[in-house]
Amino acid sequence: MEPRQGAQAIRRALAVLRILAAGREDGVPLAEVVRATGLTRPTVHRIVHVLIEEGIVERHERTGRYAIGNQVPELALARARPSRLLVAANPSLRRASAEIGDTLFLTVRTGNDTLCVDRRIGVYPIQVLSIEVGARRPLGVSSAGVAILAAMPAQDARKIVAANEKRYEAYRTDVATVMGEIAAARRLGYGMREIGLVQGTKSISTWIKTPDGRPAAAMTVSAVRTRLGPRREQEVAEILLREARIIEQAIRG
Amino acid sequence: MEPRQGAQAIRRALAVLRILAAGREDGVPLAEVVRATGLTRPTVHRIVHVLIEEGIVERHERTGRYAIGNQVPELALARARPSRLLVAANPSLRRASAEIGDTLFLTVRTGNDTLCVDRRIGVYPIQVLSIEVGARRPLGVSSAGVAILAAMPAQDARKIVAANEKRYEAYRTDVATVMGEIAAARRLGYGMREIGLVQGTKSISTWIKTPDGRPAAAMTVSAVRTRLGPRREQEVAEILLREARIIEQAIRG
DNA sequence: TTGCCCTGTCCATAATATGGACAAGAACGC
DNA sequence: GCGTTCTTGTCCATATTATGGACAGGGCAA
Repeated sequence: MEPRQGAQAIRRALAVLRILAAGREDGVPLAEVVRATGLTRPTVHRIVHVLIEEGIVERHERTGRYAIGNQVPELALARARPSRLLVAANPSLRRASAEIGDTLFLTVRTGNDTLCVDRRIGVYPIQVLSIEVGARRPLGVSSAGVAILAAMPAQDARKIVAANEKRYEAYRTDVATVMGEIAAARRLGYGMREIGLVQGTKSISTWIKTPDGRPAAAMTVSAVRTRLGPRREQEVAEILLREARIIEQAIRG
Repeated sequence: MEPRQGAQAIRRALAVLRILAAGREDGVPLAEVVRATGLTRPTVHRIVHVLIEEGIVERHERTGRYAIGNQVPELALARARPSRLLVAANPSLRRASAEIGDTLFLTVRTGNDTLCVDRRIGVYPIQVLSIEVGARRPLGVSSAGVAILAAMPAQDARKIVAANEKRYEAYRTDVATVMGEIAAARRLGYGMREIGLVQGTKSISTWIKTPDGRPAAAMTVSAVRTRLGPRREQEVAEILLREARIIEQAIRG
């Protein structure tokens, strides 16, 4: 069903945009976009510069990096309403945040990426704040990504992981490691990372499925590792699993 | 400087997106996109359907209309910070809103469109609320658009108006009318519409220029016509002009 | 100096996107 | 009922468009 043709250039431009989005405000060097997309440099160069002329991409004077331009939020204003998921998850995030006390994240799947769409800071004095709303990463490099991959049919997960292969290098991981983590998450019932992307942190993620059974999001707790021993890991996982089921019900409504 | 080639399809896709953005949540029928962009129907059809596959565009089941998809806000999250203008204009909008009591709009120029980026509701019991944040229209059909056009070199304005010609029909106006309104705004020092887009309303807009002298935005008051007689029009215009200059200073800082 | 990695540009070529023509469904008038 | 006019969707030969190999310049480290 997917392969409608006659628009290669448009698909490529979007692939470039998604990589640039992962670079947030700082942007991404051209060479990195080339690596991540697998396109040739002249092609990426041409696409990026046309997008600059169109106002969709900006280039930082100092660094030469390319970033999402301000015409993208302008287009996004056409869709002012917050998403169904965000509304449905709100009470659960508040409840779980109060109960757990560590930083909570809501992360959605978008294409081959995870995208952080909400964050709640807890009451405990040490909070992991490195991931911000808007943070975007290849599925598989964060515990949320692993959880989402674990919740989908093995074949689909494998396809996504393979598609992200070129991007894993930048996050110091690889296909084999990710596949192992997915298998572990399936056994456990939730995603987990002893070594978070930030040194000394640990994360636990549960998946949230849409009514049709496909994972759409993950709810994550991140904390300094010492605060998430085996006993507390169990406790936190239970809260997350409980709230994930509640959110799934709320989406249905 | 502009004409970099080798990406016709990408430019066309963006032109389509900008038209779809004008349709907000409801979207736009294919035929309307064809008219507004001047592209052929097969081309628009192909572009729109590729964008649907990519998640950038959505199609409403009931109406068959095409609208901006939720992947656009997702990309926009990469740029979380509010724009410089929005921050700079905030105090002026609050002050002017309190002073005037009618609905205030802040509208930016984006390409050949105006885009409403902020709205303040006043204290007077009858408020013009038809224009919402995110509303997008061809430059020239609203008083804000006329104000922005009036503030740029005549030749540039003429070019934009000509480019929007095909879209004016849908708003029951035409190139000659718009050019006349621009000339009137230049004489007055601000944009004005006796007959607003909504029946029985009247609008007054002042332009806001960036440090390099190009108009970037407009500040607008809309009210029921009876509330904006010649005397009050003068008063309101003076407040708007004063605040516009203050915003221009604030952007500079 | 050399080597390496970055960005930018050219242009012959192949592949891509194009749009005329055709089709079919929906809404309206009579 | 039937024609008219609106809409959206699809096909495919064609030529226009996008492609990427090859080349070049700049910055930095050894």
